[in-house]
Order: sequence, then C-alpha cells, then structure tokens
Amino acid sequence: MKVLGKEFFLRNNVVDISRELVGKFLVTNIKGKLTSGMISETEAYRGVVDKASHAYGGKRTARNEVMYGAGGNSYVYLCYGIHHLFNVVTNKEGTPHAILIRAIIPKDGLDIMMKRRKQTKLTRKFSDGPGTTSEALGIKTLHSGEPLSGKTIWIEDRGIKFRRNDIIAGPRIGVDYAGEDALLPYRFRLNEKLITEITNEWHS
DNA sequence: CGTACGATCTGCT
DNA sequence: GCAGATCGTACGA
Repeated sequence: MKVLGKEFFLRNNVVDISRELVGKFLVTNIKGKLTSGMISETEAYRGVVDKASHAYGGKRTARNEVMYGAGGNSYVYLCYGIHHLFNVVTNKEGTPHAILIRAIIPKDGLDIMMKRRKQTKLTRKFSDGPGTTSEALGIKTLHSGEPLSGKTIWIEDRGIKFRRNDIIAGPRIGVDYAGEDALLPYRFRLNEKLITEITNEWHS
C-alpha cells in the first residue's frame, strides 16, 4: 500500500493520470470515520483549452481558484444545488487541470457509507456517479483545497492493476455544451464485467 | 441586486 | 423515460 504523493499529481498529462486513477483507492477519514472505495470511473478536464472545463479560456473565480494551484489538492464544488462533486487537481501551479472522480466500488467502512447515503443495501448504483460517490465518502465543498497527501482525503495504490483494454475510454457525461470538446475520449471506466465481479467479491 | 442554470440523482410512471 | 429537487455561483444590469 502506498499513498500517492505530489510527484504523481504534478505531472502534466491529465488524461494519462485520469486513466491511471482507475483501480486506485480513494480514502477519507472524516470525523474519525475511515471510508474508502476503488475508483472505477474518472473524467479528465484539460484546463484552459478544454471547453468543458471550469477553467476554459483562463476563467478564474473564487470557486475554481484551487484549480490554478499546484497539483495534489482537492477541488470540490456544488452541482445542481445538491451534489458535492470531488475532483483531483493535477499539473503544476498555473495550469488548471482536474480529474472528476465519477464512481467507486465501496471497500472500507461500508456501514458508515450506507448511513451517509441513507441506504440499507449496497446496490450497484450505490456510488456509481460523482454525487453519490462524494456522499458515500463524506466529501463536501468545505473540503475544497485540501491537500490529498493529508490526513482527511488521500489516494492509495494497493497494487491492483488492470489491462489497458479493461479501462474503456469514451466521451464525458453531461458536457453537451462543450461543442466538439464534448466528443473527446476523456472518460475512463472499468469494464462492467470487472465492476460486477469485484462488487460481488467485496460485498458478499 | 436579480436571475438563470449546472461535470446530477431519485422516484414515479 | 422524465420531471422535480435545490442553491451556490456567475454574470449582466
């Protein structure tokens, strides 16, 4: 087990990093409660040149300011007034790259996550989406700007490797407004068969 | 200051 | 399959 450090996030290819994050574990320790899940889906947002990015064209506001900082911090924002979407900031200071974590397979602290999600069962939909993933892990907008090497939120490599063919690239979700950039294959998702197998193994 | 809307989820049909 | 929820943020006046 290895906690990913600054050197992992400071690299400049956010699309490669996004693919590499599939299979890593997103872990939180919030109010003394440890919870985690294996990342099964991500999306890359490639900074000022990406029409789907909050930083497109160099847009810089109080909300997205942390994107302009060095990689290795969280960027959490509220979507549709309800959902707290968690992103990993990458690349050096001044290049606002980010990766949206879209889904996890729940692993540690299942009982805690079920309470947070107000669920009594671990269904397939339990944390299959960026809003439900953050809710399960207890991540809120107040955690925006947190360093990921810290004690609250971090990402672990537990040695799980997938074949490149098992990580499906495709267009990002919900970014139709981004014109031709909406078609870029910046979404990475573990193939459904593997998701099912791993889910069955961990939740039986 | 007023207003429109979003990197979504859920429950109901 | 679809509408409603729900509110911080962005942006124009």
